[in-house]
Amino acid sequence: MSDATPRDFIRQIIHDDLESGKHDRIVTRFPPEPNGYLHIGHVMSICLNFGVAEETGGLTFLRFDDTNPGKESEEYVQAIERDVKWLGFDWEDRLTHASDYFDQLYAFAEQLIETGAAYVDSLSAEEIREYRGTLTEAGKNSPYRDRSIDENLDLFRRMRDGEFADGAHLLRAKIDMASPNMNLRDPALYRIRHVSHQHTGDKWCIYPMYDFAHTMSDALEHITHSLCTLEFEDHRPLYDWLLDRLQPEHRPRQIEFSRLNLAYAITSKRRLNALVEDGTVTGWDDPRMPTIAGMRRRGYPAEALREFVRRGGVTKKDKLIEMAAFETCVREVLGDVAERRMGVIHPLKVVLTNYPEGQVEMMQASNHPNRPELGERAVPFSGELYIERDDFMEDAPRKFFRLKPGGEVRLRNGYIIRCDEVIRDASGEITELRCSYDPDTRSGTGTSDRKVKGTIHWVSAAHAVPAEVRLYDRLFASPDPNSAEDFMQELNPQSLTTVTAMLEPALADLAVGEPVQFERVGYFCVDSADHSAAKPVLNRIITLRDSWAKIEKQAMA
RNA sequence: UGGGGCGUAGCCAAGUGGUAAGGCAUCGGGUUUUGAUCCCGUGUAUCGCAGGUUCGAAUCCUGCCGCCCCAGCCA
Repeated sequence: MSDATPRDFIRQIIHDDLESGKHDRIVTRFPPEPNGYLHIGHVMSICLNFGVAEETGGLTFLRFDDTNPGKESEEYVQAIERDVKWLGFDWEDRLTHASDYFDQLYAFAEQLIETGAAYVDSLSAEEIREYRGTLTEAGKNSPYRDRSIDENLDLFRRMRDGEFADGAHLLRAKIDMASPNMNLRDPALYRIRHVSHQHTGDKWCIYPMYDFAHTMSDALEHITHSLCTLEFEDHRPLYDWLLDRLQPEHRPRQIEFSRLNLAYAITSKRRLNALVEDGTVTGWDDPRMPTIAGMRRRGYPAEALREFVRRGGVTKKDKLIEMAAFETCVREVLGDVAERRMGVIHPLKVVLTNYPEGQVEMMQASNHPNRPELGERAVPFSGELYIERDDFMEDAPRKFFRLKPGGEVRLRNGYIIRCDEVIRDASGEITELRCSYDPDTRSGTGTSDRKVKGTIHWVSAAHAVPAEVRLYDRLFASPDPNSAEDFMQELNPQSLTTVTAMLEPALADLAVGEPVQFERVGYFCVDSADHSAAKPVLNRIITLRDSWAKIEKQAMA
């Protein structure tokens, strides 16, 4: 499906660096912090980092940026590995952690101290904030800024050895407290944190900060291009400052691109976590979540996610991409791979009054109209069927091509039927339609060449497999919940509707990960968490495009 | 009000001085036993605004406006 990958500004830089001989081979990295699940925004970073390496015969590391113990966990690292793999990328033996480099990082820190480029500060957190100044006022130097190298080294070693409590001291880079760039006002390099780490246990009680750990990990892994999002643009001067002071053998280059935001979705780990915590959704993998885990469970194909970010491109402009762009990718992939079946989501009983009592016919149905190689299947047909409630209308407008009193429709892969009588219950609700069929109109074999405007799907009542089907709608009611004051107020109360559907028998043994199309309705898959043969549970991945809905809408207006 | 970015049609996005690709959406139409798919066609884009340079500018210069990010011992 993807044509040649477009050459964006990053691929252009990489191409030039290869061409000029600056690098023989490019090395990238995808560096998530294991403090939450990956979401649609990360998909772009993953595809970019692994993508440019794949395209140029380079290498990519999956590196866990685990420098903040206490907020990170093994559950998240496993989820991240699973998600990256599912997306279709392979890091081979290049799975690393920033914590793998703690010894080397520590040595780099001492080197900074020895060259007078870093010092141990003993101000409190609040004091440091005060000394930092504001966006428009310069900060001022800490009274500890001019400690001797020996004193700094001694203090830093004692920090490492656990002699001080959390917050007592802080290793800072000595740059410029008056810099207009806040990141250069003597940024923190190492803080004391008496917490055990998921990987290094209690070996350390001081942990490196992001800027320091990230920059030097990149250098240690010989990363050539460190691709990150726009909010780190202000950090690049610090990134380069560290490389200038420490002069590692390999010098990486940081390049920033804009994040991808999807309309009607949220991509903030904090907010996603809030939805999980308060039970708004059933978990990080709730099929309504924009997490990779949620989208996988929902049934969105990995290829659709990759194609979606590919189409979006890589730029520096803030994007808020419409849902429709994503949904088109999903439908394109599914339309091609999903076999066709019949399933009735909102059943309405139809009795064929002139159909031979007790007769059952097996109707041949194509598994995919555009791919005959996928073969056919037999679907049982009988005198009692279910059709979709929406496919019958009592006071139908002229352009309604489906069933109406006295009107005719074709039953897909079956016969043409006419609606003779509408049966209601005491409350006036329609409970059944009495129809007659024309035996001469059987699909494929009928001798009649009668044409009717509409074709609807059906399931034989006696053979139907009842199933719980979860119908999803967007989680948020507004297009930009990310920038809403209170995103919880933007939730769509109709994001999940559960119905009991009637499915054709072939659907009884649908496997996990195998999407199908219910003709005229949408794409569905078995729910990987809740489904069982005894109690089937399916998810609606996405509806089919529905131009009738548009016509109806226009008629209303 | 300091610094760093970004501004091409409703949403994305090519374009790097020679007179505005493409995708999605929209709106028409054709095919169709899925109102799906598929196929055609459909956009006066004052290239944020205003000046300037040039034979010629979305592309260069100047000024202005708008939006995003930065004051964690988070990443």
